[in-house]
Amino acid sequence: MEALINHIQRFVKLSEPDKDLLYEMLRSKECKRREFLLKEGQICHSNYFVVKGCLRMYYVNDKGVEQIVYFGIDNWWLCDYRSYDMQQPSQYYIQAVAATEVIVWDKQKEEIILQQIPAMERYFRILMQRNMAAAQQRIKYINEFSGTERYLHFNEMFPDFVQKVPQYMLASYLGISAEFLSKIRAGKV
Amino acid sequence: MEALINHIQRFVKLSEPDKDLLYEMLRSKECKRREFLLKEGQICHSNYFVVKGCLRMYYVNDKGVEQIVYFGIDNWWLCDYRSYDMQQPSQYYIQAVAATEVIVWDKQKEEIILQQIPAMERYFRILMQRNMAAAQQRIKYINEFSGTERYLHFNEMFPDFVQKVPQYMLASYLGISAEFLSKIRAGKV
DNA sequence: CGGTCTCTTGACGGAGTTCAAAGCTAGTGG
DNA sequence: CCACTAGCTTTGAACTCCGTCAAGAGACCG
Repeated sequence: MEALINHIQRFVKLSEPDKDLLYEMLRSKECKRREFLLKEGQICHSNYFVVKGCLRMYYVNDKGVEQIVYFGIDNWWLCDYRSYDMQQPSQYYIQAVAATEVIVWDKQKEEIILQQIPAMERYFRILMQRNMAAAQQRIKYINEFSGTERYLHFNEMFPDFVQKVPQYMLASYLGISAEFLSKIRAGKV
Repeated sequence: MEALINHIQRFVKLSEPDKDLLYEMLRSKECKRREFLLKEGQICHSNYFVVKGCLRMYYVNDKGVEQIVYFGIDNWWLCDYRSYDMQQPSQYYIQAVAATEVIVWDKQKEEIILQQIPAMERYFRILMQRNMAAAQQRIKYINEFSGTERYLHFNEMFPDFVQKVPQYMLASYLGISAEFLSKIRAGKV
């Protein structure tokens, strides 16, 4: 829980009563490898803050293939915002890639917290704006670079992360086939 | 300016003094066709709310080709958030596709407004969260559908918009070549 | 009308997919 | 702690979607 409080305080100030309220309203959860936090068809009732470990958010396309949209790693929030905001059934799965510790932000308690702690409204505004910047950048990468270039670039940016997740998940995230990624790595391309 | 006030009030309540402050701090701007609001290398000092018309945000790739990342249409905000937040030079151009009326939100005045009107913090938090939902959906589309499918889908969703922008811009936004889009339309694919 | 944008068409090539099969690795239960 | 099996990675061949290039035909604006 300290991890989240620290993260929040990188952007806004929290009083002691604010922190007490957060401790009261939020809960920590240990996820086992392959445990699901959300499945297709369910409504996404929570936003998850990853303290340690790795989550993936993916959907299954019409050919039955898993397509990863996001990874959630240390100090990131992960959520199907469409489902969360509109309270609609989700198209996605959220699953722990490895054993993962998350902090659960329940939608049910959202309004209470935001009313009590206006700073949290600001925290999420700033955070969402940064997420938007990242999403814009992501779309740019997808258009600008070939699959090969995307892998090389990703590998350069997150060398340690590449080691930790299965290659086929990385391929899925990068929008290329696992076979092709294997060939890139072998230098056969 | 009413357009923006109305849009804000769809999400949060504004008092009369709040509105007065917004009238004072924001300014309206008429953009001519092809007028630039931002160019590559400049710092993005403003967020633009499109009242009427159409903006495009694009970059020029290493082959000198314009790649459109976003369109901004009625009641949407458009901004290079990366440049805006970090006050870094932008990689993008923002240009009016047609004559366009925008409301300019200057970063310089951001803190003043947000401190005076906490509801605006909430407004942008909600809005950014919706933008994130849209960005997630966009990435899903890019992975899930072929160029042909993306066009057909877009055409179905925004039939009127498709009529209004040049085809080569639409092709760029959809991530396909103008030639290929032409062939899709001709049914030669 | 003249020139600059914009759209169309066809031929060719290449990046990446799909399928199939085999080799490797690691987790789990006996 | 070993063996077995499911999960993961590698390889190659055939194929496909779509980009690139080039050239021409409209269309719009001054």
